[in-house]
Amino acid sequence: MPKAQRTTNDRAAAPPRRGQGNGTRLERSAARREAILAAALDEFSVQGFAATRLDDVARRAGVAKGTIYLHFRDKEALFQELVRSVLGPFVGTLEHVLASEVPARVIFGQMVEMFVREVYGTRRKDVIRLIVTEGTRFPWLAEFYYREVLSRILGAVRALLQRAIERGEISPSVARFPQLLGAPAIVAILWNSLFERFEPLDVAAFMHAQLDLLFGAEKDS
Amino acid sequence: MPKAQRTTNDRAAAPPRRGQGNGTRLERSAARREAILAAALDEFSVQGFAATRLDDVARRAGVAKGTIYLHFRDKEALFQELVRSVLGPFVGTLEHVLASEVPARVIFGQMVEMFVREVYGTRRKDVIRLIVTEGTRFPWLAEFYYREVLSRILGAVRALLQRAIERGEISPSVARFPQLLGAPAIVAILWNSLFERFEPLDVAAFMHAQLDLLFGAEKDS
Amino acid sequence: MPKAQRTTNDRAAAPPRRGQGNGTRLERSAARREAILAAALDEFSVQGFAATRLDDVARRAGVAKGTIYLHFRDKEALFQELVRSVLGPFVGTLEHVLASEVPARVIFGQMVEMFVREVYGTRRKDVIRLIVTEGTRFPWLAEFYYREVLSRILGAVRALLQRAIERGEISPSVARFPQLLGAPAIVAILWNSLFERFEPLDVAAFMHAQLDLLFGAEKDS
Amino acid sequence: MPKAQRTTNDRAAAPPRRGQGNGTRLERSAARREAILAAALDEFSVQGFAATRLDDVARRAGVAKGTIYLHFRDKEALFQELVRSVLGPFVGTLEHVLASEVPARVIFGQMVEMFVREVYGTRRKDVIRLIVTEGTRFPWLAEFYYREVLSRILGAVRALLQRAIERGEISPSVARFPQLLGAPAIVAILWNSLFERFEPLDVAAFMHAQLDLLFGAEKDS
DNA sequence: GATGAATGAGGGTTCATTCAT
DNA sequence: TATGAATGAACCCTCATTCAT
Repeated sequence: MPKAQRTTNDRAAAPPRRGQGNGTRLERSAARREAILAAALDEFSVQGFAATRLDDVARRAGVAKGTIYLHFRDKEALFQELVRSVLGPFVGTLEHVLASEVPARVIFGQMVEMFVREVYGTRRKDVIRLIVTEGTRFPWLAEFYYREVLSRILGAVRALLQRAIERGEISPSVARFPQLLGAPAIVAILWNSLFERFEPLDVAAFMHAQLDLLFGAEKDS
Repeated sequence: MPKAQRTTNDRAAAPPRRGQGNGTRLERSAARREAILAAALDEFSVQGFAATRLDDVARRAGVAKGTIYLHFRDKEALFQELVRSVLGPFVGTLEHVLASEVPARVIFGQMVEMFVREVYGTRRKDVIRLIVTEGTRFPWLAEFYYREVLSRILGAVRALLQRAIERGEISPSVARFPQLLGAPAIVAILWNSLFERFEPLDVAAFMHAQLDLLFGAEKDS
Repeated sequence: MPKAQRTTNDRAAAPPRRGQGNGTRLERSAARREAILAAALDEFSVQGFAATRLDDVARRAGVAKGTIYLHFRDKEALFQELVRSVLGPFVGTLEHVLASEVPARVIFGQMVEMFVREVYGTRRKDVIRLIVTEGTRFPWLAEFYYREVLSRILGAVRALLQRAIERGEISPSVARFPQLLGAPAIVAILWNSLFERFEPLDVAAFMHAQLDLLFGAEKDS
Repeated sequence: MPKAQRTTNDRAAAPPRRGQGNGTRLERSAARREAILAAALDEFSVQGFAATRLDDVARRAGVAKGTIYLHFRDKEALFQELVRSVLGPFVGTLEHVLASEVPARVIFGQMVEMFVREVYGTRRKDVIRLIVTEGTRFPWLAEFYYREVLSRILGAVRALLQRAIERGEISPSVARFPQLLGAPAIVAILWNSLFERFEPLDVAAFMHAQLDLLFGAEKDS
């Protein structure tokens, strides 16, 4: 989406339908909160944090500007909640997959598939991008991502690689840099966000190519 | 409070010393321009384009706010000149290195060394980061980088890989994604800008590990 | 010091009295808009468009600076709306008066009275002055005034003079320049705005003197 | 000249021809001063005082910005000198003409011709306009014009009208408003500056029509 | 004298945040 | 609870004025 100018009047999902029976007061409040988070992600992704106007977030969410402040202390808290709400629930499932006992090659194959489906194909991709683009301005952001996501994944990957080395599935030297496994994922997200219009990158194939380097080329795709 | 950390009163190198014999008028004008560019890079790198105040750039460069406008049309032009001035002179040297006729493995080893010395060890690293962080908001930025830098590098790398495959130095499958060679470089820059305080990444070793994957482990590093 | 006289802290009519029951929200919004227009007219009339600070307009209107932008796109739009809001409603009444069937002399006498009461005695006088002083810098302003006001008045006056000539009330030669009837009105406004402190000009008498020239001296005033 | 956008690189009369023998140092200084005054009049006339940039004046005059300050204390002093330099020498000649002993009708006929030639056909017209447009913002301007020009002209005109009345050339009632004689002149200048593109006004004919009203229609055009 | 780079106060405009309804 | 009009601090950019050359 290289669009830089502002979209004006496209709101999120359903029209407000105020005063109708679509849920209890609590449910409606929660739905509003979600709508705001979704709208904020849209805007932050395109404009960046600093250049995003809460006015636009509110319009896109179909709420009034003041409503945002009923759910979030300020713009930065909204950003923080956004990152947590998108990434938080995901962390648990990651460790689960990595703890499996099947061969490393198979697990990493599953990881690629999972990344493409659950990250690259979803809004999580945008949050990952936001961490890269806003991380230096918001130390809590880099820290949150490192502590809650990266360190856990890397820990699990290190354990997995250790087992793979012990089984002779992989060369010992690469275990020093588990980041080598994640690098193509990050690069794929960034590449397509910046250069897709010039030269699109096939994310899954790209990641598999890196797996081929690590484990030797095999049957898959 | 969207103001993240904000450095206040550190100016560039030498104090102004108005009216002294530090160069001709033209020389001092050029020096000021450079000081502004350097200060802008500092600020843009930390705050991002949108959150950077030209006031801070001016203070850091040791000039008055209005002086910026003697050298650059507006904030975005300053940004544009910044990217061009840092990357422009570099583009030529890149192709020179990649055109060498020694074995691919050797060339890529030189590339790693060159990247560490000429990019990671310099302000160019910060400009690369800016392209990643601001590229979606400034289409000209992504386009400039793709046309002037990426496409040229990738073209040369592809040619190099082709020769390497023909000589049997490398497996044919990887030639499809020359980006695999650059991925560790980008990831290393981003990793250390975000997570160095938690877990620093040895850039050279990281890149060499990827080379080992491509060519098989060897003597170097 | 290009700041001529500058009135500082006199605001409009009533103090803000926020949160009190002075009208519905819509009424208060409209009242604010009017206050801003009135304040803008005051400032523009004295300082001219370019030298007027919106800060001063806001203070005089008793609102914050940002409030102006809730009602007007920018400074020039405020100016435009100001001219339209003051002159617009007046255009219709003009033609009505000129269409009367009584003798020309009587109609022009009524016109004088109407001008003194409805233009010279009101803010419309200031808008007329603004058209003279800012008309060259804002082509839309001169055009608006010519199309919406002048050409209509002149058309009606020409018709009226034609009838007067046919009835022998007036010499044919003057019909060529209906502007001769309006000239004293314009000159009176300008004279008193510039030289009243030295030598005030009796607007009604001045205009009647011109009528006397056209129709011959008679009973009135 | 309804042109609102700025003309960029058209300088006044002769190219600088620095270092050539076009006069003594004093002569060249005086020439520069004149060039600046001429350029200032051009710019002030089109943009108005407040919106005129001394940068543009300097460029149009073919001098550097700083040079203006060698001749004039500040922007307002430049404006003041401009008005004085254009109108000052003219005042004397006016009184001379009005003191003539020929019939009033003849004198006024000469005045019309003189106005068209010496005012409307010259830069003096622009200064008159500036007095109208900037007079409220600069009290000294209105005062200067009233004291040095208007009061003198009106005095002479009053005396002339008095004589004309005594000779029966004119009705006594009009002597009360000598401004009636000048009104068409002012209105003609303003009309053509604002509305010439829609409906040009023949200045000489317009003024003669007013004379015809005062003295009765006669031979002259 | 003449220059024009440099200055920095000032003004138009934006937008996060508040609060009366 | 939700609204959105109102606020005012902040920021980009301009331009009158200065001053070292």
